[in-house]
Amino acid sequence: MTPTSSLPLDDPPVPPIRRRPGGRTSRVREQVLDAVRAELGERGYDELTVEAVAARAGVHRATVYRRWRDVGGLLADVFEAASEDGWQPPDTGSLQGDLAALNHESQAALTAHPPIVAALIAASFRSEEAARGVRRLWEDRYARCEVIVGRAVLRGELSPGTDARRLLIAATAPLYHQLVLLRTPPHPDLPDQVARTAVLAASAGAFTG
Amino acid sequence: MTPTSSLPLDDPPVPPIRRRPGGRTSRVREQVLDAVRAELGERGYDELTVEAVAARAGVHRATVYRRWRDVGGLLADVFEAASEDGWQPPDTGSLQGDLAALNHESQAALTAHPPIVAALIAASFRSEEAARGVRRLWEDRYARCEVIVGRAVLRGELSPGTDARRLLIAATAPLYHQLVLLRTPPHPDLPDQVARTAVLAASAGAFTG
DNA sequence: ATCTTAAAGTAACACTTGTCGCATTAAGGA
DNA sequence: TCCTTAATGCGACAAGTGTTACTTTAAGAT
Repeated sequence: MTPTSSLPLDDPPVPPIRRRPGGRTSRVREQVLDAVRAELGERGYDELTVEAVAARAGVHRATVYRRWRDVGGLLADVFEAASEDGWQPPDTGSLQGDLAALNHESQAALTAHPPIVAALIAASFRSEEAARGVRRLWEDRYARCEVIVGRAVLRGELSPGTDARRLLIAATAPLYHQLVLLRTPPHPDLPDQVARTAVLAASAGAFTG
Repeated sequence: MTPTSSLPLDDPPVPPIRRRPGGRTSRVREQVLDAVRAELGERGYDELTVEAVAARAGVHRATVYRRWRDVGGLLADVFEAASEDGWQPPDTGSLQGDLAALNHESQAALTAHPPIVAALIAASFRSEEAARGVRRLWEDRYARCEVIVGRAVLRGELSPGTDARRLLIAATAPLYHQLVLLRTPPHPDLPDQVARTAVLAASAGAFTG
């Protein structure tokens, strides 16, 4: 019944429970997600607790545990709420432009305040809910961005048969590696640099065959 | 007095405490680090706790908290103990060979059992001790590997003026990104593929100027 | 308007994490 | 051998995380 729940596997079919997504349920979610953003913004990921979120949202912590399970589930839901906006990959007219714009967006998301994406990634190492949320994030983003490679092929910038996923990973991985794993400070030139490197590798045949 | 302790900042100078690194202190460390490896191997990172390590090591948990502070401190110390072995970067005779060998080592480390490196990275998102350990890991490894780029320049495979650090990051980031952040299963071809992409980018001038 | 019941609140409970003052053990210098 | 004291053990305590059975509120169908 929580937003992140899924049907249990191998259960015998039972009459479906009638859910009540009306007024109070929806209002509680809004209050809780607002509280998560506020707590994250003011106190950071390390001090984000179910107790603090519940208190600020004005709901009981048992309610939060019941619907979201843990801090990771909260972050996954905040991220999901922020993503329900029909995002489309950049379309600048060139492969390098598209990849650079994508990387600028990723760097902005990773360094945003409150740090929702950064917190979700951090939480994914300790919460199954957050790990599931991050998995959906990557799968969705990489799938949607394959159109960047498709357009480049149509423009003749890439040969048909280019492995889109491998190119996209090469074009984004150094950014994530530096900002998330190495924890180096963001640099305005980093997104362009990483995009340019991937384009040079692609032109040299790195992602074909 | 714990292995990972550092001098507090801005303290007035005081007579140095005389430490006693003899028999019991050293034996306790050995027992505790063995317990960490055993617990990690048998129960995984998610169930690694100070309580479980202390019990298995036969020491009091107050001792573990006093010396290592948290699970992250334990993992950092285990990693440090494993690294005191004079590791040198691969030297295969070619840039691509060196980078591929390096990536094979990294993939082996990330998928090893017990998963010390994977656990340390995961812990780095919740423990300052682990974050410090991971920072040292990256700094040390990237610094030591710059010799790979130096040798390639001497062989004429790369132009002088190549940014070694940027090349090394491009040559390793996609591996870490996929294994750690995307959590895709390791593939035997991945290390070579990522190395080859970086070499093609380098030959195309991605890391000069 | 009434009835059924999903969703939330309550508060007590259980468990885990982490700390601390004092006691004991043993490292190391004289 | 003796003395000082760093390191460890003890066990009590505090705080936080997470759960649960029962009660209350309100969503939604009739």
